[in-house]
Amino acid sequence: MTTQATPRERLLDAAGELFYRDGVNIGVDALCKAAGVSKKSMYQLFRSKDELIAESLASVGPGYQQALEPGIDDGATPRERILAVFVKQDQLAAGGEFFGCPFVSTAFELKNPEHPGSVVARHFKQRLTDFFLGELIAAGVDDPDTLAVQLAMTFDGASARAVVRAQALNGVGIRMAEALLDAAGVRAPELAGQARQN
Amino acid sequence: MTTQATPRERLLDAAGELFYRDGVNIGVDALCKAAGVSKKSMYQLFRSKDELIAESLASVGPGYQQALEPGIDDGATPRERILAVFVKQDQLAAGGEFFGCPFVSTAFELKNPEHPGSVVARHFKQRLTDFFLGELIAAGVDDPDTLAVQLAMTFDGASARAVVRAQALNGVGIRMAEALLDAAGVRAPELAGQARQN
DNA sequence: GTGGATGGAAACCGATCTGTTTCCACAGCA
DNA sequence: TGCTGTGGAAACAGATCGGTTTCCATCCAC
Repeated sequence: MTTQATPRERLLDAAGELFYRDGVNIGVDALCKAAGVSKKSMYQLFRSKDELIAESLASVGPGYQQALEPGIDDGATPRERILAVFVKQDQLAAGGEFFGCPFVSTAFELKNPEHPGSVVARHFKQRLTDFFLGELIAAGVDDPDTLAVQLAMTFDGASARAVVRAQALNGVGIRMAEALLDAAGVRAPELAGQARQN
Repeated sequence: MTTQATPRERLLDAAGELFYRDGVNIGVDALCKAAGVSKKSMYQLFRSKDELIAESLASVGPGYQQALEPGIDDGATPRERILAVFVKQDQLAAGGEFFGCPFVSTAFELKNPEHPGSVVARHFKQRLTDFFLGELIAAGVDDPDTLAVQLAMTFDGASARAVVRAQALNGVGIRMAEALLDAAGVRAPELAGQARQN
């Protein structure tokens, strides 16, 4: 049954998928039809289409994070936990229906940085950077802030590459993240000592 | 006089700017009005809006390349010539009206990788990668293909960062490119020997 | 001049856009 | 049995979409 969830949940789910797959210019009619919700209901649940864009983006955010980032303490090293993000991205880009990071995609489409959807995109992009930062601090690197930003840029660069080329990444993102971590001396624990003396 | 150039040129110019600034979903009416060209003329110069998207993207391509890449032989080292691209990008992102790399932006918006505009985007993105590749081969690095792709991804990652954050890059792209070049041992000539023995 | 090509202005087409409204089916509750 | 609130179906509004067409002004070749 499609009608298990509330209209609001159905709308957010459908919006999260259709805005991502077809772009934010998809019509409200098509959206409501996909959600099995009337436009009347939509417009009394959300003030405008723009608000729905923002709220649906905010609603997919946590799930997207959870899909990318490993759990809080899985016993892995910071390096492994960071690389896990890029492995997951590589898998997503290899499957069909990949249109890049939804936050970057939406920000590109909206153009206006003050659009509520752009604000949400900015927020979640910062959260990924913060995840990298936390791991890098735990790894004790020299300049964790710079490297966290570089890893986030690697993530978005890989996503853009997959979109523009319409191809799988075949590990280019993973290897680039590894190269950055290598250069910063972030190795697996048993290799850390050896790495330091290079 | 706006009417100096031919209708075709005026259309391509206006399309190049408006598709970039407002997105490819801008209407044909607004576009023709900005170009000072009737829709009738537009539709006898271009088969469809989609074709205009592709042709305008192809027409801005060379100028965009020329703005980014240094001239053929300016006497600079490969490292300097590569970094010049990122310096230029940094300047573009610092000025107003920056919406990221037009090819990446259009590819994200179009979604469909078979759209003629997506094909053009792919082509020019490959040309930037090829520019990096040529310089890296000249510099004699070990794995020029991998590094060229990484530099292209850095370029797109920096562009995405500027768009999502709606802020200047403040050199983060430049420094990341430098880090990659450093790690590959691409130094200015007088330092090359010293780099090798590390 | 005159004929033909160029090209802009604008009406027009059917479809779709965001957003509003009306109407009705059907809950749960008194 | 009635009352109220939720929510879907669908008509509606005015604007705009991509695309076509008609009409007319201009300009260049002859």
